[in-house]
Amino acid sequence: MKEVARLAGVSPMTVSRVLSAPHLVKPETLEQVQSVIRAVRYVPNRVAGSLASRRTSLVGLIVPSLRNALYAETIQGISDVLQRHGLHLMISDSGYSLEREEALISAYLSQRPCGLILHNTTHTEAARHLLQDAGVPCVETGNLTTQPIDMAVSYSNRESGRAMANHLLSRGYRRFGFASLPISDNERLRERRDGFFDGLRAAGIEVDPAMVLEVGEGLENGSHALAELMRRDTSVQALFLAGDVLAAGAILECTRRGLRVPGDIAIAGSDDNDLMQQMVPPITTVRFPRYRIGVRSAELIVSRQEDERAQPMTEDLGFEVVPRGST
Amino acid sequence: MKEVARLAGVSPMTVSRVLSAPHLVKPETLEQVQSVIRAVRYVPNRVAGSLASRRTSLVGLIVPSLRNALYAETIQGISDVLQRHGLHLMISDSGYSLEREEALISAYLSQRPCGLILHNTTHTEAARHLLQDAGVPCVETGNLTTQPIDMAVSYSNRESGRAMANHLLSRGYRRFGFASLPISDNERLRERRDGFFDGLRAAGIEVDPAMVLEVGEGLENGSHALAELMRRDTSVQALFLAGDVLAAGAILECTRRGLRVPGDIAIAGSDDNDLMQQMVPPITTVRFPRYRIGVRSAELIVSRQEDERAQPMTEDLGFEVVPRGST
DNA sequence: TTGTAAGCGTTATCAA
DNA sequence: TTGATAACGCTTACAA
Repeated sequence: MKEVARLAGVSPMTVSRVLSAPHLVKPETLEQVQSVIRAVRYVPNRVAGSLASRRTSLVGLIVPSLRNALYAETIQGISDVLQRHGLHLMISDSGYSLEREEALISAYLSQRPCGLILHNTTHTEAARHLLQDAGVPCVETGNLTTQPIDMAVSYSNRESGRAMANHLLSRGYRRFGFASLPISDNERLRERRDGFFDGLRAAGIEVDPAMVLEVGEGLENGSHALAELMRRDTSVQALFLAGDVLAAGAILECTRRGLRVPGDIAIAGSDDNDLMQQMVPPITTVRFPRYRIGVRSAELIVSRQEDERAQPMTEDLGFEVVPRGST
Repeated sequence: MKEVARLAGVSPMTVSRVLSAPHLVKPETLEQVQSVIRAVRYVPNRVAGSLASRRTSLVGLIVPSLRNALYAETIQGISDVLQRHGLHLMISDSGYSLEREEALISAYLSQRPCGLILHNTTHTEAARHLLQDAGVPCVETGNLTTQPIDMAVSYSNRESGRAMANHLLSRGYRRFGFASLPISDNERLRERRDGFFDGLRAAGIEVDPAMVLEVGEGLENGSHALAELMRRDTSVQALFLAGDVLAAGAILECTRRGLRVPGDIAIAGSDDNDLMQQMVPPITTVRFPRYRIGVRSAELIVSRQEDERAQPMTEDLGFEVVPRGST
């Protein structure tokens, strides 16, 4: 910057203004400095800038898994908003571990980000302290929480489970099975499951614990889940496969076995995506506004930049049961 | 840091050493300082650290799209390696636009990253200049290039197209169709297509230009592609749907239409994933080592940190045709 | 509209 | 093994 200033015959401060507040600079000076910048291909050093101004343009995001296509929508939403505001996204995955999340939060805070987005609402004690002390705008997503650390943007997993129970009951099913990814350290799935059971219980139906399964990620585990649950109870009528692409895997397994869906067995999933829509038959699911959640999360952080006194808050973006051919 | 130093009765420099080179500190001093750090919950400021040391822990990654599940594997590979080395990943998407890529490169360079990874090999002139001048380690992936800016880690799209042509020819098909995402600004798909045509031409077969389609992202566009290509030539025998999940969409459309695969029409895809594997029938594809590519890209950047004099290089990680039921 | 001076919170370097 | 000093390359605050 000094060098640019020297070549342009101005002070470094004027160069700084050309870059960050060009409207404060006389047009001729502006032109002059900009031409030097282009000539020497000056690339400003935002590290120094951040230190001096005490703010960075970094937003940190921690998701449970980067592999999972689930998060792609939310990430895209965040990225779209940040990019418009000249902010950058740092991203990592906690591997569904709260300890790793804590370590990542700590590492991110060292970078003095202007905001943090966490895709879960349960954290270690230490992590909560770190966040509270840091005073960095923080958005929790993935589940509604009554006690956000700072802000929360989500939908109610519990209500979504209940809604799916009601949908299946309304179609006349009475014998159920349930499968999901592992539930420990994953309050989102736990709530979805508990909501589902709540809904059934309200109709006087209990789910046999033997008909509740935890499986790994991926289509093939959906297939396994179907196989296993049908083995355990041959008269089961409807399965709710909460999470990821498990339901699609189950449908594919039905196709392979020549089972009619929903004639022989009804299948419902959660997280609507084009896979759910295009399967034969298309799958009944709960649709979560994932892209919107990314957008709103980023917007809340951006608005905190521009207006320090924004309040802690929780935003419920809702969900929607999408009835399709599979139930 | 000053405050920690004061409370621990040492100089700030000693605190700095406790954090970044603890082995240089006398054990008792170490213990003493660490206890103060814990007590006051000191969070070091890496912005200041980066400015002073002239290096950050940030690696930038630019992919064409964050939505596309394709990149998830590579991102996970990069992230896994970086996390082990205490580095952080900044990520954004260029929306398949070279101009936006250039703007992002420029913005990233301002952050003085310790490395940059680009998921393409064609760039604007200005972007190449920026990267060359910056002297930041840079890995290009997604396609083999003879002229890497710095380093390249990939597989040959062209060879993969040729290999798929040979596979389909070996199964006796003679009338072909091809569909992919839009090809302009996407040298990866262009090469895959050109390789495919090369392979066919070597067997004396030309593909009718009317049987070459460009479609949008997503399963449903695979369905559209199938519908359209079969409409244009009812006697077509085999389709190569290069990219993304198009092939799966085509298979689902066949199921809906009651077409036998490969009896009525053979379908091949590229980019192996569990969707390809689990479809009925499972889809013949080309498998690219996406996770490995992420891992190697990150490793090259890490090794540049530790050993400045690493050389420019291109690494070919190969690919594999996976024959399955759909052809 | 532009410039001066004083940091921002660390680390490199060298000395003790 | 520890400390003093001088950067690192910008921006803030204020003055001109």
